[in-house]
Order: sequence, then structure tokens, then C-alpha cells
Amino acid sequence: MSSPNFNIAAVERETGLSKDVLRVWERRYGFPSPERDSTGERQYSAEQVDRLCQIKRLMDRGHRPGKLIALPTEELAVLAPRHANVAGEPAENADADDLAALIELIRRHDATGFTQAMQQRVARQGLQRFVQDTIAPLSWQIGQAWESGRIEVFEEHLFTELSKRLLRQNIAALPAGRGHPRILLTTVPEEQHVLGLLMAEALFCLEGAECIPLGTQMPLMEIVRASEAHAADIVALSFSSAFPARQVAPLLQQLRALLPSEICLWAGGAGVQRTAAIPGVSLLLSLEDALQALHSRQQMGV
Amino acid sequence: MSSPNFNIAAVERETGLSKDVLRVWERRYGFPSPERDSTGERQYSAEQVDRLCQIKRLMDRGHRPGKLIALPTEELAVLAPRHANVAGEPAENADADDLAALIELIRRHDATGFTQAMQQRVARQGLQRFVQDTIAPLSWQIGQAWESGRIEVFEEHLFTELSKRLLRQNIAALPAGRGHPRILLTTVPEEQHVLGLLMAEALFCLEGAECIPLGTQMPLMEIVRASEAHAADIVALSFSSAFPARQVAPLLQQLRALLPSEICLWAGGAGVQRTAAIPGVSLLLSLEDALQALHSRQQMGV
DNA sequence: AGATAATTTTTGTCCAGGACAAAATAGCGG
DNA sequence: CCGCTATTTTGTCCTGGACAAAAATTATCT
Repeated sequence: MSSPNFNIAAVERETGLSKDVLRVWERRYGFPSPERDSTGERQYSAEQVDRLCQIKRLMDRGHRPGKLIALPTEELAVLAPRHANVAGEPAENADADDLAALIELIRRHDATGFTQAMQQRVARQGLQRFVQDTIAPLSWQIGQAWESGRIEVFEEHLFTELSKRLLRQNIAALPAGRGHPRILLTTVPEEQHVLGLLMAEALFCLEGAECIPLGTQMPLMEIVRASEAHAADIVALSFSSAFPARQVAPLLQQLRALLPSEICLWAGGAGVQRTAAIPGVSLLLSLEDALQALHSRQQMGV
Repeated sequence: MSSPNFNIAAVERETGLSKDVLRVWERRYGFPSPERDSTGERQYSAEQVDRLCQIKRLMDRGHRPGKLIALPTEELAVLAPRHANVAGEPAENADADDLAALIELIRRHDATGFTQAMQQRVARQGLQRFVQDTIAPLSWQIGQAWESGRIEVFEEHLFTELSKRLLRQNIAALPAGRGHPRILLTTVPEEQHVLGLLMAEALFCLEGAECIPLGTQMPLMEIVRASEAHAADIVALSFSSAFPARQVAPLLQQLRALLPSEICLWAGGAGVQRTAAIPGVSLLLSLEDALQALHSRQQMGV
């Protein structure tokens, strides 16, 4: 156990805490207090990195760093539930057990079993209900489980990867019509989560829209270029719950200013739940909202 | 054209140049020289952001910032070819025209046509040859075209997204056997490109290996946990050409130190081409190398 | 000449410690 | 108990210095 050391860039990579934050915490709270190498640069131990990961996870749940850092080490299990059921209940319907069974497959690392079970649900429910009643709640529950430390990061990654495959596969199976409106789907550069976007894409395609999937992390100026090149009617962005809430509004304002006014800007996902209204931007708080936005647009004869 | 302003974080997001670099360039070269807002914070104009993007693109081709910044504005078209054909020729076989036609579809933003043409090639070539003779060279050419400014960023994104879908779809269609060895596929946290990983996964699955796809951006300590939980025989990482070359070796060394010695560590992709050998790490310089590594392992009776 | 070694320049990243604004919390009057 | 204003907390930005790795250049040797 030679405790490999991490420099500050590696800790930023591992924990997601910026170098500035790591330094200012050290200055203010005295933690983390890394060793220094011969040149005076910080060298963090694996234990400190682990603890920082725990703190980060609890912060994402709404706790504040000042409190967390003061605490000994029993904060871990204790501080699980904070504003847990903040929005959207777990839907205590008859499906709850089914969903729990699916999560159990992930927890047992049974990729094959999970994919098969999910594919069965697609066949049984149809794509739209599968997205709304299976993928969406599952993904919410996985998020919850991750935040409370009940599942590991890599288990969430496995779930996400397998779910993306299922959705893409089923989207590809839809007729490739050149429908209307033309919807460009992407995320901003710091948002790497694409699952929400795929859910929206599935629903939009089912309604006959033409979706142009550009993946994640498009610079704003590229979004503008792409929307013009593809003659898009709508630019749809997705923000996950992990996206720093404070950045959402400025980003949307900036993009709205860059985008021609005849192109609509839709923003959805868990990351916009707490965002205030922005002129010229449609905030879609749920998949139902997104569907309804599309319907009302299509009714208005476009 | 009210030239919306970008703060330093936005410029980092748009260009991929770190805040430290932006500040030190300003100090040393006098460019970029952003306005300051009332609180003294930098406010970059859209023109400066554009120019920074150009410079970044040329730097990725091997040019040096000190020279580029001094140049007027005609550097753009002139400085296209530098060490262009550094490794792996464009393969001047009879297929060249076909590939050019595929790229032309992307350039015309014809997603449907591109997907159809690609699906035809899968049917005609079979998955293995499709990966090696279509996806790999196409992806290389798209990268070249992007570096020389012949295609836009969003066109590359479209190509990548559509190609990922094709590969995932065709991987899903393979028999889901519980084969050997068990290969865990992922990338390190700063590497978001997954296409190379999917190519490898397709080839590995065709050889009967069991692949565990965890998507991108796994913290090193999570990779270790995942490899133990999944009882993986091999951890396979992919590094794209965009990955900062200087970080590859330290990362691999660090992961090798964290990983149990009985688990093999394979690293492939354009990003490891110029990496020196590392004890305990197999550097796979091409897809053929990867296949051969798997073969020789299977022959040795595992 | 051509290859190798030593030196210089270039370049990215790290550091310290100050400042400030937005968000979260606490205090207070209705 | 609710809505409003102070205060604390917290993240991000700032300046300007330092240094090491990489690249380029120069010197040296065969």
C-alpha cells in the first residue's frame, strides 16, 4: 500500500473540485492538507482524495463544505437524507418492485440480464411508455441511490451506458422520415450527460419530428452555426442535475442572444428545475412538458 | 451585431484553453487583450474567441502559440499542412472514393443518407471489416479535415454521433455470450471520446470476449473498484488524438500502481502513438495490435 | 556531413494571498 | 408563520512570481 500520490490536477480530475476550490479550502479550513514535493507542489494522498469524493457527493446533495469538513468521519452514513424528495415522487405504483428488480441487476453487475429485462419492457410497453415509465424513473432512482452512496459510480456508469444503447437502438428502429419540426439536440460544453437528450429524442421522433443529434459538449458558437446549417426550427438543450445550477441562466441568455430569433430555444432536464424564466427560452420541466410543447407547436400549423 | 461578451470561464469552455493559459498569454504576448468590466474581470469579444479557436486548432496540429499569435490573420488558410501524414497513410486503395462520398454526405448534413450508406457497408463488409476499413479510416480523415478547417466542429460531432449509434447497434446485435476474457472498457476522466473504444469493443466481441462498457470519464479509483467488482481480466483504455500527450504516461503509471497486478492494462488509440513503453501496460498502437493482443492471450490458454 | 549532447527558449502549470459577488443563512418586524 | 434585510459562507477571479518539461537551437564529436 504505497499510497500513490496525486497532484492537484489529478485531484481535480478525480473529484471534480476545481484547483481554486482545493486551494481555498486548504487556506480556510485547513483541509485537505497535502504534503508538498521538493518543488513545493501539493501531493495529495489517496485517503484525502477519497474523503474529498465523499464530501463532494454530500455537497451535491445540498450540504455545505464548511460543516462537512469540520465533521469527524462518521458523517458518511449519517448525512444520507437531506432534501431527498425534492421534486417528482418515486411513483409508488405497482411498477415499483419491477424497477427495484432492474436496479438490483445493475447492483449485481449483470449487464446481460439488465439489457434483456429492459428490452422486454420496450416490447411490452412500447417506446413512449418505456421512456416515460421505465427509463425516466429508473434514471431518477439511480441518481438518488448514487447521491446517498447506495451504489458506486461505476455502477451508475454501467446503467447509463446500457440505457443509452437501448434508447439509441430503438430510436434507430423508427422510420427515418423527414418530418417537422427539425429539432437540433445537444448539450453545452460542460454538460456531458446525454441520457436526458436521448429520452427527449425518442419522444420527439415518435411524434414525427426530425431530430438532429449532435451529441454533447457543443461550444455555443458551434450550436449557432449548426442550427443554421441544418435549418433547425428548434434547438433543444439538456441539463442534468449535476450541472452547476448557477451557470444555467447565463448560458441560456448568452445562447439566446447569439441565436437567430426565429429559432426556438428549448431547455430541459433536471438541471433547469430551479431556473427562473428567461425571455425567448422555453423551460421544459418534464418529458410531458416537452411533448406538450411539441404538440402545441404542431397544432399551430408549422 | 452587439458582440456578446464572454467571461474567462466561458472562453475556457468555448476554446478549451485553460484560464491559466489565457492569462499568461495576455501577460506575455499581449493577446488576447479583453476589455474589463466594472469589477476588473476580463470580458472577451466574440471576435477574440473566434481567433482563439483558430489558434487552438493550429496548435493541435503542432504549431506553437508564440508564432501564431504574432501572425496577422492570413495564417488561417496558409498554415494548413504541417506534420500531416504523421502516421498511417490515408490508404490510397479503391475505397478512397467511397469514403470521400461518405464524408460528402456529412458535409451536406445528410444524416439519413449517411446512416443508410453506412448500414449498407456493414451488410456488405461484415462488422470486422466495417470497423477496420470504414469507421477507422473515416474517423481519421474526419479528424484531418477538422484540423485543417475543412469541416466544422458540429459536422464532426454529427459524424461521431451517427457512427457511435451504428457501432452500438451492431454490437448489440451480436450474441451476448459470457465469453473470455472479461474486458472492461472505459476512458480516464478528461477523455470524452468513446468512438475508439466502441471500435475496440466491436472487434473484441466478435472474438467472443465479454465486454463491459462503462462509458467515458471514470476516475482512476473507480476504474479499480469496477475492475474488481466485475472480475475483469483486462482493463482497456482509449486515448484520442486530442488527449494531451504529456498526461498519458503519468496516468497509466498511476493506474497501473492502483490496479491489482493480475489485471492486465491495455491502452490504445491515437493518443498513445507517441507514448514510451510503460512496465505492465500494453500499448496497442492500432486495432490490429489490439486484435493480436487478444489472440495471443487466448492462445495462451486463458 | 551527420548524429549526438548541451544549452537556451518557449510554454504550461503551479503557487500565494487578496478581493468580491452571489448564494445561503440568520435575524427581525409584521 | 411569512417576507424583508444583514451577515456569513463560498466559489471564482485577480496579480505576478516561479519553475520544469518540451521544443528548438547551438555546440561537439566521429
